[in-house]
Amino acid sequence: MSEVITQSIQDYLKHIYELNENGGSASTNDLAARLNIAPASVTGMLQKLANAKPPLVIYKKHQGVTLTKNGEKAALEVIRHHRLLETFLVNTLGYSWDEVHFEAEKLEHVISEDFEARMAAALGHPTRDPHGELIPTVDLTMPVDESRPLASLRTDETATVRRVSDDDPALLRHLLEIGVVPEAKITVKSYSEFDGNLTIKIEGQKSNIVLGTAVTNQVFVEK
Amino acid sequence: MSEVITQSIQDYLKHIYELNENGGSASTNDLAARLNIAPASVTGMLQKLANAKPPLVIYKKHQGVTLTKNGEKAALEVIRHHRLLETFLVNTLGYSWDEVHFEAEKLEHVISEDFEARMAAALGHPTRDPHGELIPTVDLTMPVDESRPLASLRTDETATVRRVSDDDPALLRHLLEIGVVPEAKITVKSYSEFDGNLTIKIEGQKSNIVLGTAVTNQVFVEK
DNA sequence: CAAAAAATTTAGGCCAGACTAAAATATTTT
DNA sequence: AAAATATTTTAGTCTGGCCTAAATTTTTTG
Ligand SMILES: [Mn+2]
Ligand SMILES: [Mn+2]
Ligand SMILES: [Mn+2]
Ligand SMILES: [Mn+2]
Repeated sequence: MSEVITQSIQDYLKHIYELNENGGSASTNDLAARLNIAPASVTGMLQKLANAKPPLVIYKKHQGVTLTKNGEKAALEVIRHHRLLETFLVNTLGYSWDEVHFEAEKLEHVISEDFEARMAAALGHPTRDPHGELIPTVDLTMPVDESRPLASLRTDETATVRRVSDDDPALLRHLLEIGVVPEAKITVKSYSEFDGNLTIKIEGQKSNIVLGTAVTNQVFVEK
Repeated sequence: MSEVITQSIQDYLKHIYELNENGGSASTNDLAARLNIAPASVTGMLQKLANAKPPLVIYKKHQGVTLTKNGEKAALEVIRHHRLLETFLVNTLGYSWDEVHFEAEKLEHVISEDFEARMAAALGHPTRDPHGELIPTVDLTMPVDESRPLASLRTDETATVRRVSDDDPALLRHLLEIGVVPEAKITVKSYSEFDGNLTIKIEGQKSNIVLGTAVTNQVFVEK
């Protein structure tokens, strides 16, 4: 009956999920770029996923693709693996948060449900990964993230860092160095109309820091 | 130049290594049985591995196959991964020694050299896995195992368990229960000519245990 | 030592998942 | 609203890794 969900398919579903998150449906080209695959190949796979029994995606020619309930469950399974693995690699094997992504990218497809459960237990059932990203629950629902970009704060506002974008290792190293990490408490000292720079104070640090929008749009905070 | 060593190839090389260990060259049929693949498919792969640049196996039609130096290095790399992973799963995630094999079987192909190094360090650079099997060194040489079957001991001989065969989970559970585990000290109390049974005493235990050859041939000891 | 049995190889095919080139459709610009 | 451009799909191809059936070679046995 139900199709085998290969490693390739898992990667497609995961990236469709992430593209769907930032609004609307995932385009063939965006997927191709993320997966590092020719657009023609993506079209072929989307047709296959849409015709699978049960269908994993909803796909109309030239109109992008979204996940079905089944597709979403499969995606969340992989994302849960990925984020638990990142947490495990950092906590247990001393990886730094800019190194874990690539390793988790491969392991996520291979670990058993038993491995997943043992990791979760060993880590005390964490709700966020090292970058602050929410970990889907064991019954595969995605908790709601209330955070918004640091860039949206203005003078005198105070907030806690919840999560940072994890796709640029260099940015991650920089953020760690300056102390912009999950749970850090931030107060905005001033905002520049012209370039969008924010001057911030991090609780427990001596001096202020000035951050451009290239940084403040990648950091997400909650009041 | 040098061929990509896929997961499939890694499995072929690993099993060829193990068959070569128990004397001579690996036969097509034995490999097929171990890999759960049709013999015809094995032939195809062996031809490919023999014609690879550099060659990974030495293969003459109808005469079985052995590893080249290159093939052996690749095999030892996978075996090192496997045995470190088994040790890690037992020590860090609380797996029991009869559960680890299947999980390690998949992970061995996927972890990075960095992961390998971090595991080895975290475990204190172990030399044997939970079943007592020797772990290839970081420079990919296999230490020499001096142990011999428990079945070869006779009355009044004393020895230490070094390793047990890991391919039957039920046997592993039984061995754990009766205390026949690596480092256990054994004295042979008597030997039965007829059925080959050994009556043994394990240091620290009250009562003697009688073991048949089905067991004593799977347990390896050293004086 | 010839016949039967077992082991192995050859031949031909299939499927997943990629690719390129060309065609079709959608979007943007003028 | 037509032309130019960008996006997406179709068509055809390739490779890895497996399969079955049939042919060949090796080994065992009467
Ligand atoms: Mn992946
Ligand atoms: Mn992450
Ligand atoms: Mn394997
Ligand atoms: Mn083992």
